[in-house]
Amino acid sequence: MTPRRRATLRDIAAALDLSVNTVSRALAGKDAVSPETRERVRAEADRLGYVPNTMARSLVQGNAMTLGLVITNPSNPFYTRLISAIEERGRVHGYSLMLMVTEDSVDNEKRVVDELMRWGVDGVLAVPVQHGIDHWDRLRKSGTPVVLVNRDLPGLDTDLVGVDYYDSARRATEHLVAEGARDLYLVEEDLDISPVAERVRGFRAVLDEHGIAVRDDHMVKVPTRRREASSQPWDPEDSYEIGRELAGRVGPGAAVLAGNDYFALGMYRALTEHGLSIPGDVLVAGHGDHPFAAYLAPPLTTVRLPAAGVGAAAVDRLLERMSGESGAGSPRQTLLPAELVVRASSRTANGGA
Amino acid sequence: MTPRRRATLRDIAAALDLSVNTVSRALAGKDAVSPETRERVRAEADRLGYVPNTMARSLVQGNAMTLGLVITNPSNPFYTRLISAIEERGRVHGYSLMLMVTEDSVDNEKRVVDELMRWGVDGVLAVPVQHGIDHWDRLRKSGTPVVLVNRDLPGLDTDLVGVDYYDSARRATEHLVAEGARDLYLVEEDLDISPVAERVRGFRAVLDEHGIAVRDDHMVKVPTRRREASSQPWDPEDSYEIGRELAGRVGPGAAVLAGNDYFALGMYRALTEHGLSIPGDVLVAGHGDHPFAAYLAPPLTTVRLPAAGVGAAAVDRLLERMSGESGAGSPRQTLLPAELVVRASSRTANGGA
DNA sequence: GTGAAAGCGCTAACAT
DNA sequence: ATGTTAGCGCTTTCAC
Repeated sequence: MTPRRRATLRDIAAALDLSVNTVSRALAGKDAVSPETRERVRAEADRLGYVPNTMARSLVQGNAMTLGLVITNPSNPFYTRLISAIEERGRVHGYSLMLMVTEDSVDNEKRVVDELMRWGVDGVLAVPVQHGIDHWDRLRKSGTPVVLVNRDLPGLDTDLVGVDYYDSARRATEHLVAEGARDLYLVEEDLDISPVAERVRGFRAVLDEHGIAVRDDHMVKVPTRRREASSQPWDPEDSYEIGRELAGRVGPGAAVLAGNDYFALGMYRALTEHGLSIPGDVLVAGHGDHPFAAYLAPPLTTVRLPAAGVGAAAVDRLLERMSGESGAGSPRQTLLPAELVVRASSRTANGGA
Repeated sequence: MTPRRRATLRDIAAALDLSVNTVSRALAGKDAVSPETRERVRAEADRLGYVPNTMARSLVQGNAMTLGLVITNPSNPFYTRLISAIEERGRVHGYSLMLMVTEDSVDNEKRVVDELMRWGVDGVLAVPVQHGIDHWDRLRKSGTPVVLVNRDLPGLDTDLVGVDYYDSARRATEHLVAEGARDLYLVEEDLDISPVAERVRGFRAVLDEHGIAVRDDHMVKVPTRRREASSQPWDPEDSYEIGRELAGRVGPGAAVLAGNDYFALGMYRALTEHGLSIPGDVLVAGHGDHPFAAYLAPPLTTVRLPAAGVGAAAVDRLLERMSGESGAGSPRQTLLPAELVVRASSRTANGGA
């Protein structure tokens, strides 16, 4: 509670009748200090409860030792794991994390990018909102490396570390087809972002290869209506409503692949309420392997996303860029593979391998 | 990509043949500047892409305009919503958020508190790891206000904003008893933290009042074994194992109250696998109202936690302390009420109100 | 081995 | 209305 002023190098110097400079070097562990002096300085620093002032140091050294993380929605379990991984990896390298949340609003994003610039963070990791390039461009032009995470931002010429959603959708779709599905639906959030686009591409590709028709109504878009800010990543309710409508028209060999497990969850209820059984009448698979997926009845087949891997790789890439080693290199895209976890919701008796 | 040096006040001043000071005042919108000068300065600042250096400003003004948030595990959906709420509320007041993750390790906590001190953040919000007071004490003695969030830390003389878990457990337990439960189990994580303790207290109180015996085996502790860091808040698997054992010994009028919905989820499987029906044979209720709760079969009765409210209230309390208005006041505890959401998992035909 | 001086970019006094 | 000086706390020359 004692609101006493923070001790500074000068306080220590004064107490010991040394120069500020010597104290600084002693504490920094530099060589040009006699062992005795160093000890005295250390002792006095302890006594005074000295804590170095990072901002002062950063100001003179010109680096903030801070990374900015711009994220759309920390309620999304995937991002949640990303945050942890990034925080951890950053800390290992001595970097603090400044967290900025955009709620998928470009206005917010502009604001937070600006703030990051003012702080002079050394690098930025970002899950970008879909539209709006200028502020990112400014940030990069100011000399701050930026690594995009999970979502691409066409038009911004920079690195990306994400998940190979094209492949994940392919694998899930292949699996469903192998289990006998012939009437397949892809349920995705109605957002124009790269993960969705990639999954759509993968889904279609597999069906094309198998000569299975893809009608427009096979591509189900769940309208995004963000409610109470960030309280939930996706609402099963939204896909539930879509699902009720869908339940009425699915044919034999029906299967639903959802872009996230919450949508799959909404489907569960819609389908079962309509008297359809999973996987008896409809196969269901999701994305994300959210904690509840394995514990649903039936357990949900889903794609496990390499969140920790993406986080770590993104930090590593950023640090590379910051160190300038590969600073000159052209932007690289790194897509980590996801893993299909097959559970009861997509297994038929007659099915697959 | 141009790694050109960031423009400073001095650059603007030089270009316009003004003093740095005038430029500073012009940009700050202070009165003592002629309108023309202000315009010229603004234009030049724009042209140069000037961005103020927050660290330099903070250094001279002595405030960082930054809040520290120390959290145990960002995967916990409750904390997730807390982060959003805190970030948002902080931003409204012009504060950036520095996020620190402890993974419930005291060692990590000491490290991050130290780092927060070095940054000289203006205030700290913290979900504390249970043991270890000294580093918090140092932080507060250094003049940084600290507000505990969700978990209390006995021995640390500071504010707390949290959830009234005593009351939430009481309400849930009352409800179960009203529905006819007579053999009640409380399933909690085996951690010595205040939320658990409070729920235990509430649970016992109600049973005592109803003259229902509470044997030791009614208090079920789920061993905490953190796996892959932060990938999950709690693992249904853990309570599943406990549940299998429990399923064998529940009597008539059995009910399970879980400290979180993930544990309830594990119970669902354990009980149904054992041939018990929910709510026919066993009533189940959870805590958290996690997104999946309403979509389970049967939908899970649970306690909805006021995460956004806690976050906002915590920031407000912190700002109060920072402004020193009530700085002198003694620590206050604010516990927000939670809301019981009754769903099918706890409703019997013969039951309740 | 130690100290004096300068400066990071900015704002706050105090001139003028 | 504008400029000068000083200083936030620290590190980096460069003397001694």
